[in-house]
Amino acid sequence: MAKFTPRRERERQEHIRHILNVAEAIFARKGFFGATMRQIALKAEFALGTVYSYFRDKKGLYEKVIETKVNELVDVVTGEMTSAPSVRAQVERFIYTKMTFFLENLAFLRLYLADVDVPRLDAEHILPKKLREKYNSMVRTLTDTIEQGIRQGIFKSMNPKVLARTLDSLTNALALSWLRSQERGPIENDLRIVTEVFFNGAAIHQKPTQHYDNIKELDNES
Amino acid sequence: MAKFTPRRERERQEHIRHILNVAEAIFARKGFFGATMRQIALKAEFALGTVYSYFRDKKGLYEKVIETKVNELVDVVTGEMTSAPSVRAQVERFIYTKMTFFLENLAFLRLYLADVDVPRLDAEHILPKKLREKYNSMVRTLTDTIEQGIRQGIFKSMNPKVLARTLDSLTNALALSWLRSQERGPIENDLRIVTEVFFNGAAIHQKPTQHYDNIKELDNES
Amino acid sequence: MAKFTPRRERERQEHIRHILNVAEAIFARKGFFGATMRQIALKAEFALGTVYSYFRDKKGLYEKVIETKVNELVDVVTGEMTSAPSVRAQVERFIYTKMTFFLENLAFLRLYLADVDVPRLDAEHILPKKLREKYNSMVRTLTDTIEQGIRQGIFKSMNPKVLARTLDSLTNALALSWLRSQERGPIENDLRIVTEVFFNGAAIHQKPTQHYDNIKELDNES
Amino acid sequence: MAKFTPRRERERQEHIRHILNVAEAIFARKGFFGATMRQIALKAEFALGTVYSYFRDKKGLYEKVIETKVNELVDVVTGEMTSAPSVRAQVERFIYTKMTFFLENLAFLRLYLADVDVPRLDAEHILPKKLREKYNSMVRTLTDTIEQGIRQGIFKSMNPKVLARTLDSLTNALALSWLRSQERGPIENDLRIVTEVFFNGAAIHQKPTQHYDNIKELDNES
DNA sequence: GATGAATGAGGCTTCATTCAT
DNA sequence: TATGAATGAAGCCTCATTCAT
Repeated sequence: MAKFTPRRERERQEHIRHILNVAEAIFARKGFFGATMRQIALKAEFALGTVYSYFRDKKGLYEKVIETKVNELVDVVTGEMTSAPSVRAQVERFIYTKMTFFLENLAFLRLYLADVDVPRLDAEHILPKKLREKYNSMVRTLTDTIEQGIRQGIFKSMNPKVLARTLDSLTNALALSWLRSQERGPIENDLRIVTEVFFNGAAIHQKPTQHYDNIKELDNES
Repeated sequence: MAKFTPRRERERQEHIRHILNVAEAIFARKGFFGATMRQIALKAEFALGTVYSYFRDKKGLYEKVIETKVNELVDVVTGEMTSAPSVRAQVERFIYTKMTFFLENLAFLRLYLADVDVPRLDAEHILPKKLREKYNSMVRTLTDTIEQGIRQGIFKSMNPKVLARTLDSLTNALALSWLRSQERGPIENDLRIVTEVFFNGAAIHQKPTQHYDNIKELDNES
Repeated sequence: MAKFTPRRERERQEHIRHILNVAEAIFARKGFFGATMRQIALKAEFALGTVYSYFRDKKGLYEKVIETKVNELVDVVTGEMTSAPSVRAQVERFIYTKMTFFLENLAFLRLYLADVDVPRLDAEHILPKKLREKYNSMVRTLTDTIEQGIRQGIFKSMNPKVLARTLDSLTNALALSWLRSQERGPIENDLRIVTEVFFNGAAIHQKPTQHYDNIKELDNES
Repeated sequence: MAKFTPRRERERQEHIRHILNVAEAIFARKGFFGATMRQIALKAEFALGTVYSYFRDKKGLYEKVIETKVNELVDVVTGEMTSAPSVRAQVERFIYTKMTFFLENLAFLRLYLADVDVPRLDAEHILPKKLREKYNSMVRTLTDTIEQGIRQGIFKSMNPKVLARTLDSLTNALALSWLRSQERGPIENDLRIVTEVFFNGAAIHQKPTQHYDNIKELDNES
């Protein structure tokens, strides 16, 4: 009935993007419950109802905020890894790209960690399966890389899934400490440490250890 | 009027403990905002007003829940470390004790990670300074241990604070992945891997690497 | 500018008629408050603004829906009565035509009963006086007929206004029961009953009764 | 834990009764959607939250308003009928008691007719089944009475269910016309007329009629 | 005239907290 | 001290209506 209006559609997309950005900042600052739809609407310079015309409800807006960024993160990280020449380079790119992305999206990082990483026990997982799968695809890519590395004799013969999860957690962990520390020194240092620890460990090299002896003794404590 | 203090006081402490336990479970399941004071009072089999006679308000109750557990965690971990014979054993005890505590307090873990680890940008940090300091004291103990290890030539000469933070975060992150994965296999494996990676890294040992060469090439990307 | 009036005007009338039909169905299904202008616009395949270009506002549209149908009802019933040869035939045509109309317009019937018949106590009578008068004109026609019947010795010497209202109510009442009962048997039966009861009553004929004796005794109850 | 507090319970019941009365008046005046919970709370001199502590939500309050009155109506009418000596007296009591109740509860009448009598097509029948059944029990009592009357040769051999429904609807419909007419003259007249019409009809007695002859002619019209 | 995005008033409901008993 | 009824602020969301294109 109406002609295909590319301008309308373009504006619509711009508005959505704009609201998402505003919402990201506010959600990150106040958390899901602390943020109010009115605040978001005001900051976005739209009427309350307008925000609702773009997003079904608060939860829908919130999910879209996370989803948009997670997709971005995963696409960037996966893309960079794919184009790396060697297993080692792929792993390094994973570390570097992921953490750089976090650093550039601290507001998102907060949301990501609060809600992607800390699932509620309840059924009502705020984040939809779809998103979780997207994220898992990134970890799977890393797993594949590590598996390849094991076959090439680069990595120790450990469970590649656990190893991938460990590296993923390690990068999350470091990003977390950025969040906590007011003073964020040059990121290069942290990157170097993660990489060094993951590849070579913190200890000075020495003969293989039986360092679990003493742990066994602790088994029977609360 | 103060005659009966001993019994009264004893009961009071029991009630507080009871409410804290109930509150922990509910907060963990529903989150701070999802939980209601009425639910907690009901489950604790006290009147609403009674809960308020023990805790100033919801936030106060919440903080006390976290504080109690964090104190416990820190005391247990620090205590175990202190009684360990060597630097290496101390670090291993840190890993083992902390993660065992988490595993035994999954409900708490959720709260801890959501609110201790992911601070809000806003002033209204839900957790009080006092608690943060308590927690930091544990990390400081680990820092001291690592520093000692560096002096003893056990650890590489890296910033001990960063290294400690890394290990602390790494254990947090690994605990997180437990939370996520439904199937929690024998924890021993994960512990072994974390320990192995932290000490010796994932890579098969070889000559010291200049593995940052290729990362430099990535510097100009988003 | 007025050149195209005929076609324009014709289209305009068609659109109005179309929207009225759609609105009738939706109002009947959801009630005045349950229906939304957007729903109506969507189902009518017009833009929201277009509906507003035809009707001042929601209330205006609603009134027009009712008005159109009530006018139709009154005109059909009155017309049929006028062309009937005798008082008795006129009354029978009233019953028959009105109830047939209802049966053929169940959606409207719902609206009619909900809002025409159940006026709000408040000033904000949804229906305008105009419409009420139109309806009353139908009842007045019936009153006249009955009055004539009384003069002709066909009807008992009762207040013709009350008698007319009673018959009008009786037909409404039966229509109501159609609305309630899922299974609507052959309408003929119901028509027969209304007619029979109105003319001859439910009782087997016998001598005039003093059946109010016992009712007098109930006068002093709540 | 607390002693069985009869006073609390008594107050509670009083408050509920009070709110129900206030709500009845406001719902009757403004309709379900026109009324607001705040209005009701204000008029009842309770805080908004207090109303919600007595009734789950608006719909719950509304239903309770109707339910309370319908129960009263049915109990009064059924009670009166039961104590009447003859079939005729029972029917007269039905008419008299029901209509007197309506007259004394005009506010309720409006609600009753709007929602009991005019069900929405949609699933979301506002009134619960329970209530509908209660009401039906009254109509069934009337049906039984009429059935008995038919066996005793007092009523014509018509379908007693239809006859009961007709009388029930007739009284509803007559009550409606009271609502409409500003001037409510002595109710006795209307009662007398309804009773007379129902029992004996409006027509002067004469031989049985074949008054459907002319209706047949109308069969082919819309 | 037709469109539908934008508006914002206003309703329902929840729940932390208080306080009289 | 324990109780839980009462309070009311505050948030989410809907939807009639307007108006620029």
